[in-house]
Amino acid sequence: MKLSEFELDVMQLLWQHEPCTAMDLHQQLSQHKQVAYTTLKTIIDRLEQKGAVQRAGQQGKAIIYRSCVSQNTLSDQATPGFMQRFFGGNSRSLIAHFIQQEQLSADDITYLQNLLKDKQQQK
Amino acid sequence: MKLSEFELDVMQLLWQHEPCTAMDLHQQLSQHKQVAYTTLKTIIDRLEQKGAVQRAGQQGKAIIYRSCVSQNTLSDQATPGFMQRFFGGNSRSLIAHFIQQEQLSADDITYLQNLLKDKQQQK
DNA sequence: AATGATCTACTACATTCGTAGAAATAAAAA
DNA sequence: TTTTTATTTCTACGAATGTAGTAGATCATT
Repeated sequence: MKLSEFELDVMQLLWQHEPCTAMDLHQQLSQHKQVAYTTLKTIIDRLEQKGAVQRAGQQGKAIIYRSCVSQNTLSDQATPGFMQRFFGGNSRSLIAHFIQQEQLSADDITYLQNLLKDKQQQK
Repeated sequence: MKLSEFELDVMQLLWQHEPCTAMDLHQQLSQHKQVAYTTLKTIIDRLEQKGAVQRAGQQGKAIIYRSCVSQNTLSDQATPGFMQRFFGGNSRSLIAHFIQQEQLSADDITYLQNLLKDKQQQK
């Protein structure tokens, strides 16, 4: 399933707030981006077309939506292309990039170290 | 600078082979994807318009191109959006995802462990 | 039941993207 | 120097994207 950037932004909000109405999502979205309600609604309609969200009831005249795909499913699909296009397919340099560029708490670091240890063990 | 997927694929090849001609790139590209030469050339023209590549001489009638932006610059720009859209802005879960999903050599693992150790030290 | 408010459904439009043919041009060959 | 051939330039077009207005439906209120 291929979603556009804007569509993904809306999925992000939906994952965080579902089940919810288009109004709810517009409310949330408005905190970051100034966009008409009908614009947001068009995106939801397209997401429904694509089978990424579905109706889960009504609330007055408003439709309640929820997602049909998990964040995980979508990131699994997007990951290889991203890695190829921005890191020449080299996972090590990608991971290195993120470790160096992003802020990580002491906790995060320990967690990731353990993951690496596990990975090492599996060999 | 915002490049499309196909444009990025071409940049990827250019980074690996520059300086080179459109023909060279088409040759390379053809190993993975069946596409007309003029299509590839259109992409290069657009990349030139966007200032991502520039002319660096001729070879007969053919133009020699080279990149004006590094892979690093582009990945720095793309990274925050990707992390936000697919991992809800959580760098830890992104890194975890890649550690778990991708193949890493023993060497890679050691390397990344050292990076984490450095990161820990910096605190 | 009529009116007003709210939400959905439909339509529209400029821009970007992937795709490539046709025309023009310049180099190489005859 | 004319012809052939390799390249570039220009033009085109359907699909997807971001954006939003308008019309229609539905619920609440008088």
